[in-house]
Amino acid sequence: MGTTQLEAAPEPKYWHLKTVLSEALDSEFAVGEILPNERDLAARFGVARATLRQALEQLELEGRLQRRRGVGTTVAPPRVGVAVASTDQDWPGASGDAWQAVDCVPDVPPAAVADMLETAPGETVHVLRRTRVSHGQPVAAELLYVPSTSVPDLTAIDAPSGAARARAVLRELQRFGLDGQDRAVELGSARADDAKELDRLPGAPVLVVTTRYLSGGVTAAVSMATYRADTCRLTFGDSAGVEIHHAPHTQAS
Amino acid sequence: MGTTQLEAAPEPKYWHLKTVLSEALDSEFAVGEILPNERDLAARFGVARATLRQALEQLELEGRLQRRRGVGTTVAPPRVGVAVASTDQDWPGASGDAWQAVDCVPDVPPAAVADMLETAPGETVHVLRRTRVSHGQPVAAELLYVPSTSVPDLTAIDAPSGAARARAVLRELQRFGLDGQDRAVELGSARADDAKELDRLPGAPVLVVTTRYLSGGVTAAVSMATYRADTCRLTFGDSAGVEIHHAPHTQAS
DNA sequence: CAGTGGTCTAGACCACATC
DNA sequence: ATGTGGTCTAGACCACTGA
Repeated sequence: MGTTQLEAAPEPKYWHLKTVLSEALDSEFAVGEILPNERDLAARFGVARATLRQALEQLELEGRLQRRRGVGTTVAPPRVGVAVASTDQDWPGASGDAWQAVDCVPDVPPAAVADMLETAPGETVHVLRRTRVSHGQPVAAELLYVPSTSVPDLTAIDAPSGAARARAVLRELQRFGLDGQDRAVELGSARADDAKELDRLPGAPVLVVTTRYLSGGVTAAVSMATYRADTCRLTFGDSAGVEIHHAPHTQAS
Repeated sequence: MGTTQLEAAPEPKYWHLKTVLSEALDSEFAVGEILPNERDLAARFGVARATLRQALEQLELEGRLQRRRGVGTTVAPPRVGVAVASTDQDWPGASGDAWQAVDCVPDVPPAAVADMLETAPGETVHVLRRTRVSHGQPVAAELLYVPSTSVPDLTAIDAPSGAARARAVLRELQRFGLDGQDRAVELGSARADDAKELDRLPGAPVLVVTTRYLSGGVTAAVSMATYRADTCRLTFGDSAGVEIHHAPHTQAS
């Protein structure tokens, strides 16, 4: 006998921990409630703090928890549905869109964007910064790249930078027909500037939505929007209002 | 004097490391190339292995690296664009779609899905499993929930489970008109079964795409597809063929 | 088998928020 | 000043891959 081990489960501790915590969150905690601190939790489960943290990290990634330095770990509300695309297509800045212009400066776009815009290397474009707020919380930060050729009639009357300038650029865009747009979504990590805007630490997971606006057979503008991955569910179509019971993903087999 | 420190950079080591490695990847490594092992790299940069791993983790999250236990860390190819929705809407299983039916069993759907389908609690539905392959690599695993009412004429002739059964269900679906569909995308972590299918470890980051198929005013089917977040860029519209230079996100200020 | 990445520990110190 | 989460260390052992 001796080594009789019905323990056929080489399941990592942090994984099991995550499952246990997840169930506890469902049954014993209310949204917004503060969990015991990490040192206590680790002691209670008989693991090192690093292991406990590995479990918390996953739960935060899944939008179940929210951790804030100096404050504590709280139970997160369900993710908010954020409408990224509806059936109608329209220019950014069209009346009623969810974004707020923050700034506008001329700058050289990153290579990937210059590619789509087919601008020359080193050529500057209008770079608008916009933010999006939902339920009182910032959910996304956007950089919108608009080449000068897309807003030929932009006058020098407006300020050379700032929110007013941004609004002027958006106004000029509306004057052209929008042929179509296409999008891509991928996982990224927040740059320092975006992180600040989103009230997260640099490196936080974000969903990066790249949108190309097509007009007159060319790409007239490119938007790169970074959404907080922990709090957002991006919706396409009419499903914005659909309520989700709980995290539709994740759980042990 | 004494404590003169021009070091005004309380930037975390792993963050700086990530930046350095990222630049090295751009300039000194080819896709598929194997990096030195973690212990060597850590020693080379004068940090603990855990710190080095924190940097590698982020780079893997961003799709720059691929790590495989027992093998090593390799430079990942650019993310593949995966078409999730085109302008045409169609049922799953329509000719030419990218999915391959694997299995079909009756089961009770998770609460969130039962909600959308408006099935009674405890009511079983057809649960199809499908996988999606791109460039020879598995990129997504799907669970498709189809209530019996959506396939009323499904005969008992077919096998009670298995791929043949799955194809029969899909065939029956095509017989009805599709009114529309809407989608949501969010970040999740791979369940054990999905992870196996995607050739990843459990807990790996995935993009969860939830699709509702509407027919006759009701939700006729619900699909929950999990895409590998490290290797996939989900595309909506006509941008599937667009080439991306490099990770359009992330980097220090 | 040797070598890889994956997990885990028990500490330490730091940055930050709050009282 | 206290308590929180965030970073970091220097080890250890395990699970897996491939020769």
